Amino acid sequence: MIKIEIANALMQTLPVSKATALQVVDLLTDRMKKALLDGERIEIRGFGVFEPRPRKRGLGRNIKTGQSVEIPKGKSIRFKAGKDLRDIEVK
Amino acid sequence: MIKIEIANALMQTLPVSKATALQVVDLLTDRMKKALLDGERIEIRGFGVFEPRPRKRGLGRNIKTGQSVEIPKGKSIRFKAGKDLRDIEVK
DNA sequence: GCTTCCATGATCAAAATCGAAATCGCCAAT
DNA sequence: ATTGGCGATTTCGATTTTGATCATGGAAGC
Repeated sequence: MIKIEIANALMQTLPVSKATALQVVDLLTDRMKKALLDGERIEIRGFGVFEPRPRKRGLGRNIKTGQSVEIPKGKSIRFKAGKDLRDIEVK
Repeated sequence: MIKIEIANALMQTLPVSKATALQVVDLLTDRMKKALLDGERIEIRGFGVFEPRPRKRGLGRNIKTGQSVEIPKGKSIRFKAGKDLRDIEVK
């Protein structure tokens, strides 16, 4: 599923143009990105939680040289699936 | 950031009622949930990728008894942050 | 705005994943 | 059709993940 498909889903339910639907998707992802970059946590019950968290590991590896590489301090975004997405049965 | 705040962001940019804005958010999360539950991968460039993946581990723990608990086979949803969200500087 | 309801956080241990690097093919987005 | 983001690849060890249970605070309704 890609952006256009999400926009299509929106069009099928609400009376909006494709252009508007795409604007909506872009707007929401943009706002969420900004919030996460700002260190804010995003919680949408039933869907999941996005959470910026400090990166604790500090060692990586250079695939070419095989050398250990220092992983600079930073943060990573973690997504925790909500209840509805957690218990997925194997088909 | 919670659902209402996302809806507000939508209202601030597009001429929609709060009710409609909330509908939009619910609709999108619902569609995305369905896609993921259906085993579909969701890729939004610049934001991130949601991917259902088989759960490989089969052991959990009962917090009360401390006993190991068999975890039935299943899937879990993994979110991989896109480029814009990946390298977050430490403030 | 306030209240109710229910999803989420914490906890345990151990196995699995992540993280970085550089590069190319593939595909999402425009 | 063009652009450039994303997956995969390798290695190794520290971090994370994973479910059950209860209390709590966030989400939703009035």
